[in-house]
Amino acid sequence: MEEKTTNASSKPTLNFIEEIVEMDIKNGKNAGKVHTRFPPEPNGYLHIGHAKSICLNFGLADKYNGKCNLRFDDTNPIKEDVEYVDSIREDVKWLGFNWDGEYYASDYFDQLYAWALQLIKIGKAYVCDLTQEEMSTYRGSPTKPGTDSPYRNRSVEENLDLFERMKNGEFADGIRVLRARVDMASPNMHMRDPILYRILHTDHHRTGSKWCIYPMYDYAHGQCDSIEGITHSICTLEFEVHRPLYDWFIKELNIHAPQQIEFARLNISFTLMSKRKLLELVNEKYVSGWDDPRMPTICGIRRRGYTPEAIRNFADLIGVAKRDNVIDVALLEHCIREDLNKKAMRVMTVLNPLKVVIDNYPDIPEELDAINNPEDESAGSRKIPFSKVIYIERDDFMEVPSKKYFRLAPGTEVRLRYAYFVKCESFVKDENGEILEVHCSYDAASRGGNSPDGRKVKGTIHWVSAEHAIDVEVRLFERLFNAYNPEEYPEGGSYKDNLNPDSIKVINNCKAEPGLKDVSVLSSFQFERLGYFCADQDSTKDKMVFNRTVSLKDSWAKIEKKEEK
RNA sequence: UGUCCUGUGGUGUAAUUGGUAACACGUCUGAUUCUGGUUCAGAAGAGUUAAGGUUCGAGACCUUACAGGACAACCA
Repeated sequence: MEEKTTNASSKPTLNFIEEIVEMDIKNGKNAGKVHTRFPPEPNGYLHIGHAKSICLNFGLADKYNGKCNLRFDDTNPIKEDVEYVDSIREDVKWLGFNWDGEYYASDYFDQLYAWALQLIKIGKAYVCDLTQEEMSTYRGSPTKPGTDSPYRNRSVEENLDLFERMKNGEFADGIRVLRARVDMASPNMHMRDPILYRILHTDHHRTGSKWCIYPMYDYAHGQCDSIEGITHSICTLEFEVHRPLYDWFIKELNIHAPQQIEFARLNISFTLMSKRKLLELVNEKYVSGWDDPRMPTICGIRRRGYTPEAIRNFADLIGVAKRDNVIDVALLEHCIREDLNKKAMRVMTVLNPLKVVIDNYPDIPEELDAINNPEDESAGSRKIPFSKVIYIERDDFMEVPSKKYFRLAPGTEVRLRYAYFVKCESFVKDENGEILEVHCSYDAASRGGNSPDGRKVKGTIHWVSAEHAIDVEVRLFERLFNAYNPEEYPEGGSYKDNLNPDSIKVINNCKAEPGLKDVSVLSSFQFERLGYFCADQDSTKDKMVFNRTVSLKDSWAKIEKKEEK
């Protein structure tokens, strides 16, 4: 009784998997141990959807003092590659997880083979010579039962002989397979004598040319789990129908029985989450690579400036359940904003420069103090140069301001962040009506950004000293998500056709304060209205390059809407 | 005309295991602010797919519908 009360008040609610795990612990199942695994196939890079699974598996092990393995499900050498193995390792590590054991399904090929022999011997597996087409006909359909293969009743000796010869490379690809002998009339298609082994004369990235027969997922996965002593084998919903088969092998082989638990995979609005499609984008050069910042891959997202903390927090917030879901991309963006707001160094940068001359400023350049991060005192401050000629954002000046505009306009006073109050006295236009420069007067007493007479200004704008500024190039990235917006592209065309040609916009001649190289994540007055920036770690250019991340919050649209009212 | 899974505000996840729906994101107000950010305060928004049933009482249990998803690769 007592226990119950404390539990209820102190524990946050459990998701359904945690409930199962806690029940198992309570019942002493598996001696109260928890052992999970993250089992990617090394046939592509990990994406944000995998992050959910990673956080889940490692999180569970963490929470219940258990272990979590990293296992590469490498049973199909045709699709797999060490490049992927390396990237997966790196991404899991970057997310902040350490695996207890690193294994490969291919580590167990000998054992799996031995078990196959065992199944043959007890009459639960047979070699089948049906062609692919024939087999598909014999299998029936979800609504029609299948028919037994003519090879289903071969003798144990013949099966043993044939299987060994398969292994020895006597047959070409596709000639024969080893099948389980289950039930061709089962309403579950996966139970209709599934294939255990197929012949593939292909070298494997780990076992080389040792094998020319390879186990199928269904035959390998559960047994690998069993060998590693996995207690809870967590996978996505589409494997739900495989579970009876998973259990069948374990039972026939009479080995340690892990419990398969399925959960709904992650979907994010406007986001492409299919490995196959992402692979196509990479192969067909729609993007620069798996780590293109528009990609929803872990490495792509990382280049955008996402932090592991933000992603882990996201995984935490979305929860775990069995119903299909589409998470609002705004939640992901909320997570990164929340994290970066605490950590990001703030730096002033001007995207679209407009020259401002402060006519009454004595032409003696000076340095002013600027706070690195208002949210974090320990981030300290820096000196930034100020001078008579500066650049401000073009958008921060309006010749004819609308009512709710409180930045610079003729006759109005604003604060230059960390510097002075300035008042617009006049401006110069060229023959096309384009504003060339703005002339201001400054209030020397407002040095640092406050006036001793206590008067307030409504607007604070950012700036950069013209003679000290460095040139930067800014790339604006649309989210890949926008390439996949069914509302924007309702009919026809594939996700590839829907890729926005403007999804990377390069802006040259941006001006930034000097000494930026020390900061990894940038934002400024202007930038924050749009989103965060991060220095592109992979840039080889001399010029500093900034990636603008997702448009985190489209404040402009809001402001404009308000001004319309 | 099959088997399995799932239906709770716009989105996602909860609801002490049967006691009359909570939290987060988003949206909208307002206040604060040297970032139109942040922060803070508040509001709107579901009566739980439907219809029956059990019960003093159902989002939870039962029945039947309906809707959505998964399954017929020598992929995972």
